[in-house]
Amino acid sequence: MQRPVLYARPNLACSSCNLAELCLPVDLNAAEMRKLDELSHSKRSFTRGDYLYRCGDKFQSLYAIHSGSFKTQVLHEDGHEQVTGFQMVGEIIGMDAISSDKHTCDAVAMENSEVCELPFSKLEALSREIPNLQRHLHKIMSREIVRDQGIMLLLGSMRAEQRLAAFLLNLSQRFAARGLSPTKFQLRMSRHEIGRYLGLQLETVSRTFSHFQDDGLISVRVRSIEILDLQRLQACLNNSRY
Amino acid sequence: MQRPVLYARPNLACSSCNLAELCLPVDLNAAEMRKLDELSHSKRSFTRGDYLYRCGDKFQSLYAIHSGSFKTQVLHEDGHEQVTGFQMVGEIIGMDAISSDKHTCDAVAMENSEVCELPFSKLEALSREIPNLQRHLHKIMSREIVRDQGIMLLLGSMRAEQRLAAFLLNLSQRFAARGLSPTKFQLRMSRHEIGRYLGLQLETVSRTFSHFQDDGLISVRVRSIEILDLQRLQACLNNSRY
DNA sequence: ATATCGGTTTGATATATGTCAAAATCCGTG
DNA sequence: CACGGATTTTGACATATATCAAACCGATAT
Repeated sequence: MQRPVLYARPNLACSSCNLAELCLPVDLNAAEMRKLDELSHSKRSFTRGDYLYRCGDKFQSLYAIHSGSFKTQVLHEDGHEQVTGFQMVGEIIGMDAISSDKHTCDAVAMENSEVCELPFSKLEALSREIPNLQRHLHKIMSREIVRDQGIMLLLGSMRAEQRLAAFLLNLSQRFAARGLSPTKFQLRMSRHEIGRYLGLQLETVSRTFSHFQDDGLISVRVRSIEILDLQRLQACLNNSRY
Repeated sequence: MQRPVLYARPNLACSSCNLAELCLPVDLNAAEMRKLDELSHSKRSFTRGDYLYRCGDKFQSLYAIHSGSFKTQVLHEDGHEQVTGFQMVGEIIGMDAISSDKHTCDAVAMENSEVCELPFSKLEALSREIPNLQRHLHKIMSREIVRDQGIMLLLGSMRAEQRLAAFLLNLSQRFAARGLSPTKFQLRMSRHEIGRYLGLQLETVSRTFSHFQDDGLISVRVRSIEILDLQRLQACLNNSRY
């Protein structure tokens, strides 16, 4: 079993699932850790295509991804979707639902995955007792807001090449933060899903991958990616059209 | 002085600025209200173009907009910007900064405006004491995440007409929630700013306004908007290309 | 090993929106 | 009230990306 070493941006510990070993825990003492342990009882398993929750579902819990990965998506009237994120091990999802007590997006497994359920009312009660946990929870929500800002920038003012460069560099960083290779990895999502995330058609995604390969920035064989020149990929991201 | 009547989505009360009268307060008893009153001491004034905070500024406080309006924007390397939102009376901004203790965007006044400062550590302390306030704070942050999802959908998969329709309908709702006319209002932002928000060039924004007018959906004279047919505008929003 | 099916790549063409430029309009200031 | 700079509108044209279509590839099942 793969075992991430260190997270650049640690999330909530999830001790009952032994996630405490995986996610660098918040700065808590032993007693506090124990209480956090008691928070999450159940671990659920999913295979590709399974829904963790659906838009409209009643809100009960946040979820810590223990293994595997998910995508979140919002649907428009006419059925077409926007992928709002790809989440991987150690990340927390479900925060959209707090505001209205209903989930406002779907969360779908992209591979065999496990999540720890974190009942939100218990989490709130505990974070009233433990200020460090409270602040941590706020940081996690704030981080989601910052992430969203970045995606708005991407969707609102970058061209296709910049978007894909940003996507690859983001994956690279997140793999690195989990002790995996920042330059060689397998994509868990299809060209269509990448397109729905980046606001592009799948053909444009495919073509842009090919351009990057022709330019020697990456080597790509379907879902196997190797980044050959991180610096130039970064330069591509920074080189806006305007 | 204009006096909003009721907010569909109440935000934090800001009693020291008499915002308690404006924003429907959280469900707090008198003692709790008093404590919340003591939270915010200072009210600051701004004129168009003034910065409430800048990207990189140290995080101290959230801000409740007491009068006027602001825009928030993120900047890319090459200097071009994405407007991430237009905020009006009763809304809370600054939550981006919690995650890293630094603001990750600029907040700029769009007209003469006043804000109440809400020192975040005090807000956290108080929300440990008052569960209703705690939940309210979480809802406000979650609502921001949901709002961002909507913008991603807009930027990632809508055409220019849908984007502008969504923009106008959103303004309409928010004015209505403040007891103002949902169909007749003044824009506070330039075509350029609307464009930076919607991921369009200002010329495209202008042309799309003209199309809407030609089609009898709205009447527009520069910054004066009248929505003539809310239903068809809504239909325009729902009529995706895909 | 072969067939099948979904996913991917590539090509040809269409189109929405961007870009550049000029005219029109608005608004604050002298 | 007129001036001047900023903003907005409109037009002509360019281009990035979407669309449509076909070939290709890789995994899974027969």
